[in-house]
Amino acid sequence: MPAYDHPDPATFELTSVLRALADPARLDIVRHLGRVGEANCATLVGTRPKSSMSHHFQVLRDSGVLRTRIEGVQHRNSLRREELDMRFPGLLAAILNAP
Amino acid sequence: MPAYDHPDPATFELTSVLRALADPARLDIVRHLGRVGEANCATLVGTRPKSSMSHHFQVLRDSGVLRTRIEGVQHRNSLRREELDMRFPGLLAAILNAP
DNA sequence: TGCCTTGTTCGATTATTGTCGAACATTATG
DNA sequence: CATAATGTTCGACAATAATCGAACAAGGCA
Repeated sequence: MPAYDHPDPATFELTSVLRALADPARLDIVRHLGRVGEANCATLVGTRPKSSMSHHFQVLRDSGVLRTRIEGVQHRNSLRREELDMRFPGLLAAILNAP
Repeated sequence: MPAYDHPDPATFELTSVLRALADPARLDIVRHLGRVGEANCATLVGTRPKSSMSHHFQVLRDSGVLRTRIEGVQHRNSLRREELDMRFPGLLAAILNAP
């Protein structure tokens, strides 16, 4: 599989990022990644079907929140911390620290 | 026009706040209020109809982002800065500073 | 090769949200 | 009281987004 397309930080859109974060399932993903650093999809799939999760990962990826690195058969996801913070300083920290 | 109900900061929900902010029209409202402090609805209505704006104000109010004070026939809106910052430190600042 | 694992894509359905006109309520003000 | 100004509410419709099973693709391994 070809690698994913990840948007350039200069093109991150605030509304897209906020929409991506404004969903419970995706917020769970983001917070989990905030704790563990990197995780493949299977690790993050809870009770929801894979196809739903795949969709959520795509939304997060397309908005710039996370990056997906392919290693063998696994897709490893991690937050794009530096890039997000460059474009929207303090935003991700506020999300990760929120109750 | 009984006064509006404004949620208690302890009950603010992150996903609700993010959903409220994740809309272009509402983001415009929030940023405008960030600059001018307080404004009534008419001041903030651009090209959109009043009924649409009224809806957006309600979403922002219900999530805790802004408060509406009634003065005569006008409804004056302002950000709930301190309360938001108490519950989600840095979040509003990140939004207002974002490009 | 055959099979298992990991995850995507497709398509259909459902659910949630946004949009906006029309009618209404309230507060001035002439 | 009649009228204007400011917003809300209602209802219908449109647009957007989430859900999820089934079929598919690719890599790793026996």
